[in-house]
Amino acid sequence: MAGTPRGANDPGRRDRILQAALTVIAEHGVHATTHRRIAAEAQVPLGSLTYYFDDLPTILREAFGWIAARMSEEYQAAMAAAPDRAAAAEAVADQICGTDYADRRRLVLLYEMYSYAHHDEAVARITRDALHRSHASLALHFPPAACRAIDALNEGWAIHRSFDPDGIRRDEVVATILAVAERF
Amino acid sequence: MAGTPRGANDPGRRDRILQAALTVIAEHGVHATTHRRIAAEAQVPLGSLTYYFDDLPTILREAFGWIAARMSEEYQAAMAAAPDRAAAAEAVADQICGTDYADRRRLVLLYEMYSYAHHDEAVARITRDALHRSHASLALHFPPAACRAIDALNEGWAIHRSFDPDGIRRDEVVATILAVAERF
Amino acid sequence: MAGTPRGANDPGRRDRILQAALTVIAEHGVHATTHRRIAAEAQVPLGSLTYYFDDLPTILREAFGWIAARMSEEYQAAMAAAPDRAAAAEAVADQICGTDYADRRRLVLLYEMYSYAHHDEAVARITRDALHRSHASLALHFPPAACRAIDALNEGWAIHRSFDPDGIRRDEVVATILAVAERF
Amino acid sequence: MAGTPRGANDPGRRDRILQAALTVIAEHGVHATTHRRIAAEAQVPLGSLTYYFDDLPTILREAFGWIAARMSEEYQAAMAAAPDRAAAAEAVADQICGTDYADRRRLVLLYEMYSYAHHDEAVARITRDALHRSHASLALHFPPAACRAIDALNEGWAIHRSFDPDGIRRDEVVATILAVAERF
DNA sequence: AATGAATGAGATTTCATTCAT
DNA sequence: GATGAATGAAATCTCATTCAT
Repeated sequence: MAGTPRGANDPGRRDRILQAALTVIAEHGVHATTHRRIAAEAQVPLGSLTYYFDDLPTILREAFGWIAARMSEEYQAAMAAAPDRAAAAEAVADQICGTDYADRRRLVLLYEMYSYAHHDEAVARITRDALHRSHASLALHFPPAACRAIDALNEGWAIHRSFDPDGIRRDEVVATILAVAERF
Repeated sequence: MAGTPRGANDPGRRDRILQAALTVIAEHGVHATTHRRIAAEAQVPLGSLTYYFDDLPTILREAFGWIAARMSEEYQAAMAAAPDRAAAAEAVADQICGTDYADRRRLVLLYEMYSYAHHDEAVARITRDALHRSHASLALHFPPAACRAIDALNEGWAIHRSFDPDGIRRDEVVATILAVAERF
Repeated sequence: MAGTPRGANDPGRRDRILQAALTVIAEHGVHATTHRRIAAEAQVPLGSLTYYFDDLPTILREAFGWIAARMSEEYQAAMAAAPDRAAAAEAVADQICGTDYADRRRLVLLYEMYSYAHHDEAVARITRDALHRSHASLALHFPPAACRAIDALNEGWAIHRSFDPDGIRRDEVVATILAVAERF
Repeated sequence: MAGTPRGANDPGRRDRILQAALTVIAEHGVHATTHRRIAAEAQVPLGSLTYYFDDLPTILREAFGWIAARMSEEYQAAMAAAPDRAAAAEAVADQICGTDYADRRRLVLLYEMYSYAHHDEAVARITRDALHRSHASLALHFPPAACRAIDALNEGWAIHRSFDPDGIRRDEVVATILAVAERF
């Protein structure tokens, strides 16, 4: 009937649950993301999930919100750090052509977010916000119409790379970005 | 005495189930797609789903296979019908800038397929195949490097449009495609 | 993942679940009536409860509806069988003064129904209907105002008897009923 | 360093919890009465409920004990204040025919208590005690056998009124009480 | 060939209760 | 004395799947 509290407060627990949720989403997909799996991944008791979050959609919303904010910050930092347009084009290409585990995970999470957003208005808002932020970061270096095209290339190449990892050549990416930038 | 067949012969039923599955996926997402909802949408008895299909992943695979084939065919037809590069660019722009209900539904299904593909190898194959076909269709009019960029623009603009329906101008789309085509 | 059906259909199962629900309600009260207890009492798997009934309130509604109908029928039969007013008064007294297990069970269920009815409109309707039927049965032998008083005595003595089984004398009951009948 | 008391001294809190419990019981029924709802209604922290009361049944027992005592006192006061039998009959009728919100609430609580009492011996004792007290109050004006009948009428009419608010006429109530009183 | 009945597993959620502070 | 954090148990309900017919 009763629970045995672990005693001390565990201040990082809420965040750990969110990180675990992202891991489960990345590994199994939103469609297979359950309380149980998240709890196992976070190594917390099942009951603590609903103690911290009302329900599963709430967990998903907070998890997607967290990762979207992180990604926007990183993108913004990369753009702000680029001294000129050529460097910015290189930074965009870095983003697109990354191939390590973290990049793969980020990409899968992004597509989970896009598809889930079509069925959850709160996540749709988060997604829109992230797209606007990435647009604003690009605008530090490129004219508006070019930003729209580069954004699209960004997303689109990501998809292609996730299904065909070797189908994209870095020099082509940079060349295309610069071609678009010059056109507008 | 003898087992009386419970229902009439219904040759289109298998297809109706697949169509219903796509409708449920588009409206609720893969994460909320269940036998029961599909059966209700298709107006067939629950038991008939497992009679025609081994299990739910099989239904998803066949449904995504069906829609991917349709989309590849349409894209191929549109490219084949374009007399020259300019007309092909216009056809691509049509695809990107469509705004009616069918376009919206197709877009949502596409993103459901992309995200599900990351967790199901059979759907990953279907997706890769579709990407290759669309690439081949573009190749009727554009050089290889341009095809890769236009493909990316295609996917990327679709995402942006699905979250910001008015954020894309058709003339920009055409101009970008032609700029890329000339660059390579 | 899968269930092992018992094979043959079990046509009485729905009713058995309802009977089991009444037994659990009588023994533990509505506040302690759970799917699990009903399933155990009915000796059916847990899943079959939600196969036959949408949710727990639905089970309670059907169970109370069943017992209320039975009680109305019995009362009506007893009244219809009484040749005259004196016999009717005796029949009412029988009802009030019964002391066996079945009477006790019926009484407890009645009070569970009354209290639950205040929180569930469907059960309130069932209760009102039962009260009207018992009124109509009495009206075969007594004038309207007397019926209202006898109805009240009926309910009221039942409560007292359920808390103080020996506090009521049968001759007093009959005498009171007849006194009321003569008064109006 | 030292344990800081988390809240102010709040001497009325124990009572407020009991009042809140009665409100929750009246509004939702015993079957839906939980620590959480009571705490919310009383606007006290969840933990304080188990600080003041061992468990939920204890809260219910004290709450029912409180309301039963109040109701007995009021009834006793009304009977003691009546100068003669006719006035006493009027006072009983007042009790039965009251229609305001407080009367409704009291009635619902009474039926919750009756039904819960069948499953909790402590509440059964409280109920029996209340019934004896009301009997003793009536005995100030009526002979024993009449008291038993009037008690029954009291309870029975209350039920009928709670399901059919306009089904009872005050003059009939008084007339019946007096008829019964004269009979014995 | 086709399906309604049935079920076990598990998903979500609620909840009484405990304990460190 | 008082409480927020925490948890295990269990309650409700959903669901994919199976099988007799």
